[in-house]
Amino acid sequence: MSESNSRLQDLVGRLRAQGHRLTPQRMAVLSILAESRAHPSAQDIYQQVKNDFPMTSLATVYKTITLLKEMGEVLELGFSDDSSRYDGRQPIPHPHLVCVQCKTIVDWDTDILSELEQQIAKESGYQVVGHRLDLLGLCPDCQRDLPGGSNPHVC
Amino acid sequence: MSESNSRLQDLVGRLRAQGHRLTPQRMAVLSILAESRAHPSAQDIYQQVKNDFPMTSLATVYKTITLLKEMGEVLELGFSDDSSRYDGRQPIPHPHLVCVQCKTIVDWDTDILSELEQQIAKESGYQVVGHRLDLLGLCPDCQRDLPGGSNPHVC
DNA sequence: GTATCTGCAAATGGTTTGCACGCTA
DNA sequence: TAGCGTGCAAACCATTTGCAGATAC
Repeated sequence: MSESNSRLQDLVGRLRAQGHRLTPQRMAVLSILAESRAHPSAQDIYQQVKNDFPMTSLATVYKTITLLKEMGEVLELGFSDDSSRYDGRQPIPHPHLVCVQCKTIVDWDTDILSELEQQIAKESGYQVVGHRLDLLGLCPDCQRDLPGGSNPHVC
Repeated sequence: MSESNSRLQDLVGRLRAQGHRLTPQRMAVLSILAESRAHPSAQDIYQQVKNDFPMTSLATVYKTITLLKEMGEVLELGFSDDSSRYDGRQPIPHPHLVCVQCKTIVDWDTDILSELEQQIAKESGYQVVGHRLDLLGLCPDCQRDLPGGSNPHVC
């Protein structure tokens, strides 16, 4: 909580430093992005913000997310067949476990990727500036809910 | 060439085995997917197909791609800010080097991912069924074209 | 001969944009 | 009070879908 709170203060400070205004709607979006571990979609954020500020529009949510993306303070996880999900807690590339059933996304911490990134950069001649690693599968809950020997696959 | 050709024969055989018909349009799409290393978009495929069959429609290209995706014979690389790109040569997950400048995509072969996948599956309790790894960066050509000490980043 | 495939055009759905008004700094 | 931010509605655009006619088998 204090960790998330400091992330919120961090975001607020960076916006201020660039001369951006802090409206109630913007603050609400910021705090959700700073605190949520659920990798919410724009719709998710919109629904939550409306609890406190019923007049908020989806367009404003998108505009705030776009601003933070441009500042490099939010990581966008885009999916071609679904809406994008956002990570405002750790805007640095890291692996995600994505449940193909319930669409839950959880972070996975490992440092092996930075090694791999450097190795591939050296061997390939690319100037690597980032990466994206998703592991697709069934989360423990969804494994439990599905019939015993089922054979799930990504569609 | 013979390698690509056998992949084409492979695809043709699998479609036949499932009772699907082989129209000229479908054959044209199949051969592009079987042969191209460029990870073409639907539009790319459409443009190429039109060279041989000017009457072909984009909808048909999409329908053929969708069919092959459902059969697990084509890997879709979706990007939230751009059209999807397709890999019909190696429909098994493998890392891709994506140039953020010219949008070129090249395959990268390594077996470290299957190890990592298994390790994370064990530690997380997820039943991992696949993965996606993109390395984002500047390809050698684009590094050359850009001003010396530039500081590129993903937008 | 007939079920599948095609082309066209319209629908879809997440995201973006234009504009007039409102509110932060 | 000067602009930036907001809400609304329309625009965007890749992809999907419905349907009538064409065609592979």
